[in-house]
Amino acid sequence: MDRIDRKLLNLLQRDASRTNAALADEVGLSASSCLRRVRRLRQSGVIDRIAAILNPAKTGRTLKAVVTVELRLHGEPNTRQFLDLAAREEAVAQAYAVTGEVDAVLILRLRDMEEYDALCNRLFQERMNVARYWTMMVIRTGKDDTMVPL
Amino acid sequence: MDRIDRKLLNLLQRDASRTNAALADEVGLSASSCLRRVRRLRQSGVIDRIAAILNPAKTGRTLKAVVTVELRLHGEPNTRQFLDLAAREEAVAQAYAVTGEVDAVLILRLRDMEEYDALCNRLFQERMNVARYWTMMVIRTGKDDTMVPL
DNA sequence: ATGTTTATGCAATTTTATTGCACTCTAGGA
DNA sequence: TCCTAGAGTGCAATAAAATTGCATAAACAT
Repeated sequence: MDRIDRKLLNLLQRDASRTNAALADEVGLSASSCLRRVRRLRQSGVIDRIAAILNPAKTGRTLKAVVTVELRLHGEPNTRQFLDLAAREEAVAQAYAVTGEVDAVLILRLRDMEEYDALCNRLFQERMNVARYWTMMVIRTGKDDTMVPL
Repeated sequence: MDRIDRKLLNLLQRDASRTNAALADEVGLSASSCLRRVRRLRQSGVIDRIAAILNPAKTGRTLKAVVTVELRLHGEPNTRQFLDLAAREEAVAQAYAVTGEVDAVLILRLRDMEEYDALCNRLFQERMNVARYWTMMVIRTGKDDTMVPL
């Protein structure tokens, strides 16, 4: 994992659709050498996958929200159960068990308030293991990055 | 934007590295027709970009944290300024201005606690516009998805 | 119905990825 | 210092994939 690998990863995180020849050019390698490095990065798992990143606004999911959740019963099995339930929800983009005042944090990508309402009814209803929850609707996005800095 | 487009987007969000021929096969189109659809989805901006998704654990960024921030001075220009400062930080993956008890939420991808400490000193020091902040370290990840459901 | 726009499949063509091979560079050991 | 093993490299040939033109078919509005 040298300087060239890092350069390749940075370029590919931004745009993985360029041709291998162009990529090779940018890092100053031959096409074959470049290809072998990228293949190695994929096989070693540093590159998890190549994916299309959609524009959420153009797909009708314009609302974003951060929800903190306090559970009624704490501890491993209960937290895991809640996290699994949340993960199954389409609108839940991220679900974390965390330290601090609350037990879990969810990041939601919503179509509209109706979807939010339905989700709350499913995840936070009386008979669920949720004591309280706080919703923070996203007003403005300063950054939303899939890139891991190297 | 019909059923086939949605199918294409779902497939490409999972794996954009497959060949166009394979993709065409999966949705039951000819290669040329499939290619033209994907190109259209890219040009219309529904597909923002094709990117390599890295495994954060394999790149040394193993710590994740959610930080809620209460600003001293509220309102548009102050919030924007803080968000811009946060966005410039490498370790900040997401930065949002939100409704609710706090003003902003940050998602951090950290190398170690030292990096966390340094970041806090830069973003939350006395002379910054931050009244208080609460850090929630991520214990377990139930979901962390780049996909937008269709 | 009918003209018009839009999408489709096929086949030819162009572009790109992939491989074998000989060479180079580097680190470690005698 | 010299030698050698291993990994990495570039070139050129080959295989695979993307892209295009064109004729046809489907969808749409009048």
